[in-house]
Amino acid sequence: MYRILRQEGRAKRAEFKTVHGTIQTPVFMNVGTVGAIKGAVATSDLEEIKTQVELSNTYHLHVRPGDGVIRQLGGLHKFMSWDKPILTDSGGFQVFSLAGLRKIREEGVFFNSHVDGRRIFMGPEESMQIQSNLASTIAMAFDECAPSKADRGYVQASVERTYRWLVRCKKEMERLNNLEDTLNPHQLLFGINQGAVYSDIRIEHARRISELELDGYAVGGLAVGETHEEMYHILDEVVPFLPKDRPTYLMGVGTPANILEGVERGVDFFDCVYPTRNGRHGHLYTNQGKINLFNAKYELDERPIEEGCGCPACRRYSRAYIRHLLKAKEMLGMRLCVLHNLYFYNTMMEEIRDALDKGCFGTYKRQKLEGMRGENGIMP
RNA sequence: UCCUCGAUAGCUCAAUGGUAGAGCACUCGGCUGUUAACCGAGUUGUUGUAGGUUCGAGCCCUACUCGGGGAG
Repeated sequence: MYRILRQEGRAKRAEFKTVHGTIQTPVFMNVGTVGAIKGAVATSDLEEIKTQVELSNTYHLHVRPGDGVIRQLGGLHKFMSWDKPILTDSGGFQVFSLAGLRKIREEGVFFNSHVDGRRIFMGPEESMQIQSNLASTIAMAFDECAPSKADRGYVQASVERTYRWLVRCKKEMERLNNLEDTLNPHQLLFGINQGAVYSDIRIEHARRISELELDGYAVGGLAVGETHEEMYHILDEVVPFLPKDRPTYLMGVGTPANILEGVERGVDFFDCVYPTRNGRHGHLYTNQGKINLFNAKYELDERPIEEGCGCPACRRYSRAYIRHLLKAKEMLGMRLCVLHNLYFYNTMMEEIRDALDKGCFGTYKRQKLEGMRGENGIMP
C-alpha cells in the first residue's frame, strides 16, 4: 500500500495506493472544507492544476448538508464529482478553532453549531460514522488539537484522552468497514500525534499509537501559534518514532518553506488553507516570494503573476487585470488567484518529487528558498 | 420672484455652543487539519463664502454663492 521509492537523508519519495488511485508523495492536499475548494474552483479544474488529493471536513459536512444526505447520494466522491482520493479531517481541528462553542468530555465533544447554534455531539464513534457515510478514501482519527500555549498538565491529560479516543476510532472504523452496506469497505484510518511543544509527551504518544498499526500517521497540533523553529524541532524529535512503513502527514502545514522543511524531515502528506485563503485575499505565491496584488504598484503591471507559469491565470491574464477584478470584488479575481496558488503548490510538490527521484532534493530546497527570499523580499 | 430644506473627508452622512467622527473608498499589513471573498492598522478636513454675537461657533445671527423641493 505504502512504498518508499527512494530516500535522501530523512526525506522520502514514495507512493501510496488507494482504491481511488495511487498518490505520489510528497503531496500537498488541496483543501475543500465543505466539499468545495473555496474561490469557485470546480473539480473539473483540478486536473489542470495537478491536484492529487482533495481534503474535506467531517464537522462541516455533518452540519451542512448532513452526512446522511451525502450517503443517500452515494458518498462524497459522487456528490462532488471527484473520483480521486479524498481525505476527510475528523472534526478534531474544530475542537481547537471553535473553542468558544464546545465542551470537551471523556465521551466526546459537545459543539454548538457555528451555523445555527444547534447542539451537536461528536465523539470518536460519531466522527467515524460520519466519515464512513462520506466514504472518503482516508479518514482521520478524532482528536483534540490543543493550543500550542497550553500548559503541560493540560496537554498531558488531553493527549491521554486523544489516545483513548484513537483506540475507539480504530475499533469503530473496523466495525463500519465490515458492515454489508458500507459505501467504502476499504476506508483507511490515520492516527494523529499530539503533545503541543512537549517533545517527551509527543514521543511517548507516538510510540503508543505506532503499536495500533493504523494506515498512516499524522503529526497534528503544529502551526497553531508556536515558532517555526519549535515546529521543526518537534518534527526532528517525533517523526523517527512513527512507523517507517506508513505515510507521515503533517496536518495544516503550511508555507512553501514549511513544506520544504517538512519533506526534509520525512513528511509525505501536507495540507494548508494558505494557497486558497491567501489567493482569495490577493496574496500570490511566486518563486521570487509572495506578492499582494491589491498593492497599488501592480495597477499597470502587464506581466502575469509569474513569468513562465503554466496555470490558467498566468497563461492568459495580467497582474493589472486580476488586480482590477479583485478590487471590483469580481468572483473571477479570487478564482484565478486560487488556481494560481494551488498550481504553485502542486507544481512545487512535483518538483520536490522530481528532485528526490534524482537525489538532488538538498540542492533543490536550497535554491528554492533562496529564490523565494529574492525580489519580493517576502518568504512565502 | 417668494417660501422652504440643505451645504462637514474622494462619496454617503453623524456631531447639547466646549478636542470634528463613522461607513465606504484609498494605502498597507495579517491569515497554517477554513466560524475567514475575512480581520486589523493608517492617510484624508481653511465644516460653501464673507462678516457678526460669544471666553469659545460645524452648531446662533446677517448677507451672498450653489443645490434639492414647493408656490407663483
